[in-house]
Amino acid sequence: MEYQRSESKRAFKDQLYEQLARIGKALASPHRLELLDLLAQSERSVEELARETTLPVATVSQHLQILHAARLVDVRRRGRHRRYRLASGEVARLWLALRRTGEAHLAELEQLVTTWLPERRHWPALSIDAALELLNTGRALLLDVRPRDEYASAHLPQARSLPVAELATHLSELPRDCEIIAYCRGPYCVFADEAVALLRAHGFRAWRLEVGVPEWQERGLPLIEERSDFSWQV
Amino acid sequence: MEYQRSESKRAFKDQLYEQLARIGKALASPHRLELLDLLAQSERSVEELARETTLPVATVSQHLQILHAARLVDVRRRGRHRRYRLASGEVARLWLALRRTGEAHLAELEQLVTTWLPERRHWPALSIDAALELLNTGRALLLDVRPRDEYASAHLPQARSLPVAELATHLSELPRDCEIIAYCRGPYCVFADEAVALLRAHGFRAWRLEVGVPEWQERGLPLIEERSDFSWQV
DNA sequence: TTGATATTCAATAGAATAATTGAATGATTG
DNA sequence: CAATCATTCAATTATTCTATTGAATATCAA
Repeated sequence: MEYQRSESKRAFKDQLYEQLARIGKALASPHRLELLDLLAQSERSVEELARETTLPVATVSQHLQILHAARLVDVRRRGRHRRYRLASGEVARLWLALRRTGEAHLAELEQLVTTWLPERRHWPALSIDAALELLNTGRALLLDVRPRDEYASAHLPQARSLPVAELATHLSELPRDCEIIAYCRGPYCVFADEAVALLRAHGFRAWRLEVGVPEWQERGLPLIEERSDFSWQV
Repeated sequence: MEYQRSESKRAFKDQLYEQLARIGKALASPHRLELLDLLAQSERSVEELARETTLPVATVSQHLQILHAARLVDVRRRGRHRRYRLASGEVARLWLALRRTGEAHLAELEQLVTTWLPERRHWPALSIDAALELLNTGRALLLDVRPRDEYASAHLPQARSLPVAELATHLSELPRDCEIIAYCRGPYCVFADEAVALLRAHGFRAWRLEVGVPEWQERGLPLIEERSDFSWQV
């Protein structure tokens, strides 16, 4: 009877970990992680995801279905597109936890950054707290240098949208009497690096914020979010 | 040149996500998740893990090496055993984030609990806050009903060790004039359920704490931890 | 040294996963 | 209703992952 009981405990555990492994398996492909990373910025159509990842549309579709089967993403129709998004903030937290675990333990990650983004040595990135200090005392302007639709989906409270691609043509509108803080998708996105490089080349006092929208939200700080009720209409 | 630049960006991203996928792949097996779950309680030898998971030792060893290659676990020799443990609290947070994502989105998980642990309907589990309230006002006794070595590795500040297997023979030592709160490995562990059932059958006022040590620690609350400097000696 | 013990290694077969291609579906627009 | 477009499906192949077995290695104790 004690034996029977532990037999059935085993069956319970087997089923429990098998269910949780559905999520683990969904995280087991670099392409799917890239998709999650993009979706953490804003919802997107299959086509948009294919363009950004340089993968065939059919491949992206299949990966999205795997993510959907693990309930990590949601789909909705809009027009003739299907728009995928993270199932919840819980999924964003999972992705951030995975990334942080990598940062903590995979030396190769650090190596990648020093190899590919060597200019980061020059100027330190601002932490959330440092940025808030500057912003709350009016000593800095905050720029969201991501594409406009990501800004529309969700952005930091005091941010102005100025995609890095348009930055060069709008330099004259920027102030020279305060700091300029640029943020993008997060620590592995280069938009803010490029923005800071360009701004500094033109004599501005520019800094990169080390985080993006998902990390900001995870900290419990407020965001300006698109009314998704509206965005799903049409 | 713009083309070249985006080509090299792609190479960077490919390498980035490939590195992070090392961690995702490590999470892609139910057995490895069970190993992480056990290691979140306390370090263990290969043999102990094999016994608890009812897997062949060689299989456990191989899974541990996969976890080690992804830097999720550490090994050290002690005597003629090798003791594995989580690489850091970051890994515990990752595991908890994965589990929570499952709880949020996998209906099958909830179904499993109602099927296998139907007695949970009878009495609600205590939240951390509810338990702290009772404990700080001296109205409850806290029991750690896990095996003794897990208690030794780390336990909640006010807890007394009384493994569920020994509970029946120590009933006379327990107070009848206050609440008794039992905790175990966490929400999917049955030790506390069994303890509460036994205690209630004998007229005690017993409750299950809904969390275990990893969740307690994640909340930033203090633990009593074994001096690992000592434990590695010998 | 020898023997016992804990763990890892190596080889294998079977299962699951991934990418690719082209065709099919299904909704929207004209 | 036909044409268009976004997405999915189906079938294939190549690859990777998993579990199992028995042998090998390394450490400790006698």
